[in-house]
Amino acid sequence: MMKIDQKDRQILRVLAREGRISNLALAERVALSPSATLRRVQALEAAGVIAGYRAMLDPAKMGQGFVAYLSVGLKTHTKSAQAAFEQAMAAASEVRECHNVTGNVEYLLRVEAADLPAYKRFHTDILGALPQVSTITTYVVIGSPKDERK
Amino acid sequence: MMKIDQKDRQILRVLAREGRISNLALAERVALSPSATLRRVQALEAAGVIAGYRAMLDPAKMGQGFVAYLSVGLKTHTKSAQAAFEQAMAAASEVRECHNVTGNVEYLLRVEAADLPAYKRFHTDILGALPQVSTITTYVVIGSPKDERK
DNA sequence: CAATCAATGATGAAAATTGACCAGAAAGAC
DNA sequence: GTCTTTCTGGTCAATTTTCATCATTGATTG
Repeated sequence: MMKIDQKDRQILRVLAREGRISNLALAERVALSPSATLRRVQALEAAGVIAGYRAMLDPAKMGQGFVAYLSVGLKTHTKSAQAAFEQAMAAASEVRECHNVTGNVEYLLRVEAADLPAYKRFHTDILGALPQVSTITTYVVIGSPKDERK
Repeated sequence: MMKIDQKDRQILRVLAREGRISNLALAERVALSPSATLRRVQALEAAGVIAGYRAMLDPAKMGQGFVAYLSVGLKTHTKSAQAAFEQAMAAASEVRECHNVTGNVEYLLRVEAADLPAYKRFHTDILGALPQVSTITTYVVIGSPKDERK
C-alpha cells in the first residue's frame, strides 16, 4: 500500500473530475512543477490508486435512453450458481455494472438499454432465461441528481 | 441530436476504456488520420455524447474500503422534500451517486466510506438526521464482478 | 456533367510530455 | 554535531503530440 499525502489527494481530486487535463495544467492547479506532478501521477497509476481513465458517455445522447438498477435474488447460493450468473452478466452488453451485495438480494445491476422494448428483451430473454434467478426488482432511473462515479 | 456512425462508436468504445489515450494512438486504433479522429472526438464532446473524462480511483487503495448501495424512501413526495434531500446528498462527500428511481423507493445511493464506523456516522448523523427520509436499506458491496461505469 | 457540400488526409508550428540531471531538505547512523 | 542516505522538487531539452489550416477526394443534387 502506498502512502498518499495531501498533494496526492489534490491531484486525485482534480483527475477524478478532469481525467484528460494536461499534465501542465494539473501541475499548475496543484502548485507543483510538471515533472514532479508527472512522477506522482505515474506512482499513483503504478500503485493502482488510479485504476484507469474513462470517457463518461451520456446514455441518452447515444440512444440508450433507458437506465435502470435491478436487484436480483438467486434461488440457491452455491458458488456454481453465482459463477453462472456472473458469467451471464459479463456476457450481457446491457449490463454496465454488476455488484455482489449483502441483504435480501444477492446482486445489484445497472442496465442501460435503448428503450423500454429493448429493456424488456433483456429482462425476459436474458434474465428470465437464467435458472438461478428467483427475484427481480426493477428501479427505473428518472434522474441522477448526483453522479460522481469513478 | 447528432448522428453517430460506426466510426464514432469505435472511438467511443476505445475512449470509454482508455480515456487518456493519445489522439495519435486512437487514430491508429480506429484506422483514421489523426486530424479526422480529433475532429470526431471534438464533435462528440461538443454534442455532449462525451460528457467528460474521469480517472477511476480504487476506493480500497485510498482507504475507502467500505462501499454500499442504499435505497431510500421519502415520507412525502413533494417537490420541496425531494429538493431538500437532493441538496443534502450533494453536500455529503460520502455519496458518490444519487439516482432518482421509480419503484417502492425514491432514491438509490452509492456511498463510499473508509470503514464501517465511518459509514455508520453517515447513516445516523447525515441520513438519519434528514426529516424527509422514511426508509433506508443498505446493500453492502462484497464485490463487483462487472463494473463498466461510464 | 458540373457544382456543391461534407469529410478526409497532409502539413507544420506551437504546445505538451517525459526523462535525465542536479539541488536542497529531511531522516537516520554514528 | 556531522556525515550519509533518501526523498522530493526544479530545470531543461529532446521527443512526441496537438491542433489549425489547406488541398483533395467523394458523394449528392440539380
